[in-house]
Amino acid sequence: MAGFWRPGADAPSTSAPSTLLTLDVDADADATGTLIQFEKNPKASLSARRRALPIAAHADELMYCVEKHQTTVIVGHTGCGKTTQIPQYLRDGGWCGGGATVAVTQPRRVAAQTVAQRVAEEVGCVIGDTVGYAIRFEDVCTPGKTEIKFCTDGALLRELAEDPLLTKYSVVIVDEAHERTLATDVLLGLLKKVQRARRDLRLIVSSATIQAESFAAFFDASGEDDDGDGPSRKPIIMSVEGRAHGVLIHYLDEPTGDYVLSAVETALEVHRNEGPGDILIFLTGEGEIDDAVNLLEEEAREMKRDPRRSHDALDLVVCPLYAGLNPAAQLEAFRPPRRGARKVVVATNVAETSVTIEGVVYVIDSCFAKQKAFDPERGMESLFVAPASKASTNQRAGRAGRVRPGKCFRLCTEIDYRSLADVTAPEIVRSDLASTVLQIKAMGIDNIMNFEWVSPPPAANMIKALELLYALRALDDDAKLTSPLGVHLAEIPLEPQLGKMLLVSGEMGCVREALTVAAYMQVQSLWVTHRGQKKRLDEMRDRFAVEEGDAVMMLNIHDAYCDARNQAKFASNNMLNHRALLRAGDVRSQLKKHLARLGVVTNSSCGDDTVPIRRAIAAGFFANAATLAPYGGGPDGSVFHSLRAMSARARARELRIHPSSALFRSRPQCVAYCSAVRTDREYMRDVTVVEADWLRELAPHFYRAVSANPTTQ
DNA sequence: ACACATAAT
Repeated sequence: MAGFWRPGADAPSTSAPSTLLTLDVDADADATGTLIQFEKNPKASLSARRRALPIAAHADELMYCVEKHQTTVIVGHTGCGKTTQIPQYLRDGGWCGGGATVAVTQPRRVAAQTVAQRVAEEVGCVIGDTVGYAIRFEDVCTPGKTEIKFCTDGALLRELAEDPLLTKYSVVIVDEAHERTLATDVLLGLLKKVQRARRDLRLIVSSATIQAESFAAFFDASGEDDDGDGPSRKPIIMSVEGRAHGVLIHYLDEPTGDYVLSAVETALEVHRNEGPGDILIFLTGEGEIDDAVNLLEEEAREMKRDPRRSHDALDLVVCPLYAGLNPAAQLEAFRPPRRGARKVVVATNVAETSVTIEGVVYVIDSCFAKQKAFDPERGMESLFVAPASKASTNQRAGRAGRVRPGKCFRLCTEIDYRSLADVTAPEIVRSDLASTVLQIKAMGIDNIMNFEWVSPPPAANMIKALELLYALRALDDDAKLTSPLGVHLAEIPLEPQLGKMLLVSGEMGCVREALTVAAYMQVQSLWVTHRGQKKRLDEMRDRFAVEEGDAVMMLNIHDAYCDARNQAKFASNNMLNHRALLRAGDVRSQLKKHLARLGVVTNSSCGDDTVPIRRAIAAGFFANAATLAPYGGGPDGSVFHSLRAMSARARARELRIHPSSALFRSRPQCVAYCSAVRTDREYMRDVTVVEADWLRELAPHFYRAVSANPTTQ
């Protein structure tokens, strides 16, 4: 490939200057689901190892900051030990006296669990005693006894609904705030509000360098009335360095037209010319990963056959890695390669934050990622491939430096690299806000337009959310939460359309079916993905598929699964993900408890009649309805028109049934769908056959309003 | 032939 940077002896001296990027490295404290931990000095005592962490040298300074300031923004580089140590310093410093608790929030469940376990060991207690954790389905804490509580940001949000002043807590640590997940952003906004009412509540926000100033500015309340007592209301920023190996960054001389191919070529160059160490490639999705893996495996086979190959040359072992991959194949990517082999892991963004692969010395970065966007006009979320941010590519590069100094090859020119955004736009500005708005309203915050966001979402997104909640009858004419419907919808831990489906199923006599549908919609990757077995998967799906659509197919799967004598075997025989099925069962029983608490009789069933459950789905998802285009589905027979958009716009939106749907080859007249994605085209997923009359009957306000005055919807 | 970044209540 012309102009391509070549590593090793061929490296042209005129190539773009390489930058030495200092990144943090330490196996100790990266709490994000590390599977294999290694100790630098396994013989050192626990306390000696704790003292050796970079954060230990800053313990006194930190305690001073927390004492004197309401908010401390801590820039703690990966591996400095902040997540495990700060809560313990606070406890030692007396912040847990008198039944007070220190809360530490994490964006991910595994992180909350594993760090809690680690800290419990360091404190020397059983998990759930002095140190505990709380995530959606597990509350491993002892009220009155637990002094350090790790939880997901979402779990703390739920707690805020019941205890708006967080009276149990003396300090809240928001860890990994720079990731700016939806839950983190909502939590930060609410915490600012809590701090007004509770001057004694201390906040520690952990952030990457680049966002520290904006967090500090957000929490700055020094301009507000100050009685002079208590801590300063001006946040303070403190920084703790990590343990770092250098990562040498290389860029392309010329842009590449095909980053998948470039990634493969670079991996092969590294393999031939560079010293030992595994390779991690970042691409955007399953399709690209499959292509790259196929190309690399082909090359690996050819290298083995090459008669000129030296006897001590390393074999190449290639592993795909993405969240939807079957668990056995995922494990393969984490296992150290066999002796005499070098491992190449071809991954999505999972390997950027959620998991850590030990032994990686070379990172090859496409500098692209799939991103979510929300289109308020269509009320639809979409996914598209977009350039990654500098923050994201730096995080990726850092994955090369965990073991020893590493190298990162960015598949763009340095000039193009400079044009990347500094950080990825926070999720809150790119999302459907219906659930978020409902939750905030349920906390008694009526005037949502005045909510203080770290980054305010676009007004159009907010309006769309309010419209949907109004159409669902969760909000009244004054945009106030309705009772009981709106209040109940906020209590159910589901998106409001699914919540509505559940509540309505009580009246329609199909709660058992609705619970199953709702639970199955919560698990991603119901089917096991095997490379090269797509066709077989389609066949398996067709075994359960029915003409009524995906929801009824889920009911069939659930029934067959429950009847199976050996459920694990049933799952593997049918290419179903057993873990997903188990989780669906778990979610189902939780949802059942929620409904029972709200006074819904939970054992009604519509049996073999699918009309009631399909009507319940229509009652929740009436806004997502589409009809087959005139003349049998348009030119290629597959086109549907969105019902809502058809009246609002002169030209109807084209929608198609997603290839993963049971209805992919069917041509029903009218359908409701639970989600849609835009890739090259717009696809409906989780599709159910409904009747247009049901929509008019179940959501007369919505469809009458649309046809009477198109511009108002 | 067409296809699902990542999390969470």
